[in-house]
Amino acid sequence: MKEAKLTEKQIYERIWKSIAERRLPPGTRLKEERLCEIFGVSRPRIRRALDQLTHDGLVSHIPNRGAFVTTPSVDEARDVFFTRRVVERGVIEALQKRGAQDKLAALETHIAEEREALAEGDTARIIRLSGAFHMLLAELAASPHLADILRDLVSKSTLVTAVFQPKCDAQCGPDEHAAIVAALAAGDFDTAKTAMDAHLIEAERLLELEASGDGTGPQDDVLGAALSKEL
Amino acid sequence: MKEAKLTEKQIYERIWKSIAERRLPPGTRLKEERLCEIFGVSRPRIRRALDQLTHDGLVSHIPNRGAFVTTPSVDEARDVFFTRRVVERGVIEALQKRGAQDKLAALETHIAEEREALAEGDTARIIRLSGAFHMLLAELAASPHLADILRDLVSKSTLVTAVFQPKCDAQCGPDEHAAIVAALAAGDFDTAKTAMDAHLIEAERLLELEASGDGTGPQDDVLGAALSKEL
DNA sequence: TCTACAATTATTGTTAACAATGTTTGAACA
DNA sequence: TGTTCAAACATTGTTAACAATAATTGTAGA
Repeated sequence: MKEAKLTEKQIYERIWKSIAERRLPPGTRLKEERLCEIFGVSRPRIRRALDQLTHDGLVSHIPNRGAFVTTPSVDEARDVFFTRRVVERGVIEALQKRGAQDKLAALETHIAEEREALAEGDTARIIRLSGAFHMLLAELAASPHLADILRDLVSKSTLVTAVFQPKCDAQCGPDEHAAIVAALAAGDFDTAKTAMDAHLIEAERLLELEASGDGTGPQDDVLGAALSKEL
Repeated sequence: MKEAKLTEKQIYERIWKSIAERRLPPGTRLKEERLCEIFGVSRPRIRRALDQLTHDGLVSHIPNRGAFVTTPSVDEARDVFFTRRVVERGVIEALQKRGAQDKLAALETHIAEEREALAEGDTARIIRLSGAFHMLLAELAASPHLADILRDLVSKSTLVTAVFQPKCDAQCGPDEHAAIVAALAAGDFDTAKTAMDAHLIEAERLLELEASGDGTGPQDDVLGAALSKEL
């Protein structure tokens, strides 16, 4: 059962994934000691992982208080989606440059999975797959920097939707993703860009950005539940 | 003389600046102990700063070997400039959205400084100001995410030019910057985008990306010199 | 009964000592 | 004389103990 010593990168990845897939909602306190128990490592290791997440903006660190999953503000929400439009347009351009015809099958498969999750009403899986679609696109684009950037933005989007879209868990619809892929398959990259832009604008529109921003902050022991069985 | 305890963020900033302004060239070894002496803090603090820089891609960390200023590859160089084109186009769109007329004076002043540095042949200052122009633009755009992203990209660009443009320190010419600002002043954002794109393509063209990538790696005590008097 | 102050407790931040790993230098052998 | 192996050194990686700060709770006074 000994897990051969988790490296800080693995810890970082696992916490990141838990946040990105919304098992660790905004406001959740990330107590160092508790994380030590969960991962079976000592505090400095945890500390380094949390530092990285703080640097990414996913975690907010208050001196002498501790680390919390960031609760995005309205301005931040708007900026995240604006930046995503800029970046994801670039992703499509990168796909155009390198020719994307070869890897379309993977995208089709992914969308099929999304439809399946939607049909089953598996919320957690829907959230995961919605983000993964955009990441998959970025990886196919073969631009490491764009992929890195988008990775951050997608995870922040998850926090944003968690705060500003509390009820409707609809997220990205598979149909809108399909429209983008269809345009790519047709080699019509301008249409693909337009579809992507529309998709992101729609996602932003679904948010309740006029709202007060209630700042919900659960503090229960979601930590163990979220991080223990994160696939 | 006591410097009131440098926080890890300050250390990060100072090392970052030294790399971005090319006082710490690619391949430079960043020995923890030496950095401790320079900043007068203990190792864990240095460690955290180096971790952040590693996460940014500015520093490469080899296990049990230490940290080095990253030496970018040809592929990385191309990707950096491609990504910059995507992002900086976004910056101009953001300027368009919020109306950029109010802060043009700052840009004009900046360009004047660039011309001055160029006339004096002050290479270090030219490098600093070239990067700062693009950052200034991003800050005026009022998109924290774009600014953050561009910050990383600009510093990586510095590394790229250090490796692939060894002789000609020309960097960005003030005239090309002026062209962008002129378009912004005229409210012609499409032209501004075109000018920015051309500017970045020109910068990439000046690189010798066909070359072998010699991987120069000075190991002398540039550390003290670079970090002690970094303004 | 409510408020303010103080003491305790819990948590983070820091430092120092220790262990493990990789590198370099020297010597011995081919 | 060149090459290989071994030992010593230097540097990073880890752990554990300690100090400082902030929050909370309880008590006393109004």
